[in-house]
Amino acid sequence: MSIPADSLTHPLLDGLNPQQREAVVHHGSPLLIVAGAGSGKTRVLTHRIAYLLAERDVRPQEILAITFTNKAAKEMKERVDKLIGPRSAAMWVMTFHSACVRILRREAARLGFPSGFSIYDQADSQRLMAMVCREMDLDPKRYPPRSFSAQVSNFKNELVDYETAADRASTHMERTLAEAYKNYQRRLTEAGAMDFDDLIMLTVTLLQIFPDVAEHYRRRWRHVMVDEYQDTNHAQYTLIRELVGTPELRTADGDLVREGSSGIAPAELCVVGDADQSIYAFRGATIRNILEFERDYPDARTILLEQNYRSTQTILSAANAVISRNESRKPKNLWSDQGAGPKIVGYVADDEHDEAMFVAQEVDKLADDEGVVPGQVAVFYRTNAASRVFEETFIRTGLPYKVVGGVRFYERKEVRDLLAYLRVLANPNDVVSLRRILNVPKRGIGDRAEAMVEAFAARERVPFAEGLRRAGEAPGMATRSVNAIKEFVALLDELTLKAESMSPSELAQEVLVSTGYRAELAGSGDPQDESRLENLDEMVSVASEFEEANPEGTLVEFLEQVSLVADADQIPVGDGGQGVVTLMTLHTAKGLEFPVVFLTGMEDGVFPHMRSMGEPKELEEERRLAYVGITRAERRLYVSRAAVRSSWGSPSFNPASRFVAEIPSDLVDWRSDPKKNAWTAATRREPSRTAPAGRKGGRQIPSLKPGDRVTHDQYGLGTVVSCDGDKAKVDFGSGGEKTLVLAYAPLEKL
DNA sequence: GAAAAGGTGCTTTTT
DNA sequence: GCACCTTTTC
Repeated sequence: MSIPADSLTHPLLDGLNPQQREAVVHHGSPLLIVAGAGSGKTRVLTHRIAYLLAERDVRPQEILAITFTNKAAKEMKERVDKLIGPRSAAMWVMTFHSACVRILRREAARLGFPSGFSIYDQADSQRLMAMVCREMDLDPKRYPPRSFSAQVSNFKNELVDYETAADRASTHMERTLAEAYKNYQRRLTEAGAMDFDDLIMLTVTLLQIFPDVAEHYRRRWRHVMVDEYQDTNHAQYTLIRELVGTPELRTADGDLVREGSSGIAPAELCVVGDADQSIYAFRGATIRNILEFERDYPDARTILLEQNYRSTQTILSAANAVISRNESRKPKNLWSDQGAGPKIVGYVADDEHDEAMFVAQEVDKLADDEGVVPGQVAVFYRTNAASRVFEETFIRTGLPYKVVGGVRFYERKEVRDLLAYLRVLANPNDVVSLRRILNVPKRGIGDRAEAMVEAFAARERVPFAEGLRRAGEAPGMATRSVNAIKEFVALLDELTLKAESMSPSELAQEVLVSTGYRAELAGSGDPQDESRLENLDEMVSVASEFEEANPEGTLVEFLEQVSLVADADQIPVGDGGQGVVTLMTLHTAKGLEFPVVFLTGMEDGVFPHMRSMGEPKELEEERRLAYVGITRAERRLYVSRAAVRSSWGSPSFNPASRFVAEIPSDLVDWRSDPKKNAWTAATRREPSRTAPAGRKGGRQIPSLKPGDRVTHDQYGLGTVVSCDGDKAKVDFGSGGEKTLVLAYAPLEKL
């Protein structure tokens, strides 16, 4: 744009700063918006969409906007509608996974999948991998299915197929992994299922092998936007490239370096992100996507949003000080014009109960002194397990609260059981779901019978479902088992018949009745079963709501929504009322903001987590997590820690978190007893930069006996096998068995 | 085949 | 300390 951005006037640009305006009206070259925390990046994206529709004659169906969560997508659509009237219906504003499923359902046949394929989440994938490992006769201790499942997920995020994985394998472990990957993939195909990583990877494959498909979507979407770009993985990055298309590339002499994408000029791409808020590297996100955007798209334009509209200068200064300790980072200079505000309050508690009590009392005090209502307060912690003490304390003191995250609705056993029935009815080949419900509720088909059917099916080279139908032919099967299986098959057939004429909610209800699941729970006196029953009713009403929203909706579509749209609505919104205190992990807190924030468990070993302290890269991610936590606060920030914390049953004395030490001390008002401070001063020595906690100064030589559990700086957790005077033999599991000299080994008894 | 006892291992997580 | 998986026992 040649017009200075601050001279632009348009109702949609009102209230935006010059950088934001420029980002909204920019067109042509790919655009990278580097936005600090609280700088209104989502607002820019929303206004940009509205501006495209209102001023640049873009049709809604030409827009594809990718968000990180469904909730963000929903909000973005609503805001666009609010700005320029209802246009969002034809617009694709959704997550990567939703977009891919919609493309794949249409094109599934080209990849050899039925369009009604099942979608496997992480738990399903792990179950399938467990079946594969058992089939391969792998020792679950040496080759844990969970770890294999995670590693296969990594491969897929990197777009590495099993053949490539096999080619690259050099160790026995890697070859076994590649073999398991191959078998896993075969069984997924047999089950007519895709896992979450497949949804992305197979869409990329689809676009790469079928140029006509790629061109179709490139013609459709002329504007592609991605929010939270720092959290994209390699597969998602490639997907965006394929969808946008690449221009022809020539050297200065005019020699062709790379051909352009077929048929059509690349779409306009606009991505938004903050490398400092990348906290998902552990599941494959790579910051490189955002750091090297300009290299990936040479004519890209970058706009920095540095003004923060959320927090006070005190909070921002603290955040800046902490994040600046990270190396390999492009400096940003976040500023706020909201004034210094109150100081950060620090508190050193005796133990975790005292810490929770402090939070509860402080919330009360804030209510009295400043009229803060519980709904304005959030308590963050590093791990889900930490929520318990707060819950107990808040219940005791009568402070209303809500825990966000933890065990989610769709992860509950009974809900998954019901969904498994529906999935089998929608896709009879779905072997993971089928085996899940085989003996649920108990109907006398045990592990033995299941294993026999599996072996029989494998020998006859037929799917498990067919093996089940022909169970009578399986050698050595007890008559009782055969009869039980026959009954089960008959039940499924009956339900399949009914499924044709029933809506999803009716079918769910029917499953609960005819399987006896409802009767079993209702008949039990266990109060837990009562709440299970409630959850199942809730599930039925979820199906009813789906039908209301989609009168033509099929069972497959319902199941798809359930898999893709997890219950993200549980995050309480600021209703004018009192609200409740929000408890959540730091990860869940991303993207949210609260007037008052408590960062708890600020201890080396807790946060940063023990397992991240050895690896500088992981430590940097923890620091970004701290940055995310600090920048959630609008007015008041509390940092607290416990001098003693009982973890896993035994007490541990953790030194102060290095992140707290990184906050300039003049910003913090320590609010602990002086005598407690004196006690803690000894432990608050600056922790060494590289070594984990507990190794400073007078470390004691641990006295060990066989069976003791220990942790080693390099090898991690281990078990003492034998002791010999000043030496000990320790088994570190996958790390092998090591003989260590106790006086020197960086070993700690647990 | 199912209940009870025993053992183990233990970030973060959306889709 | 607890949840989850495996082994043992009935």
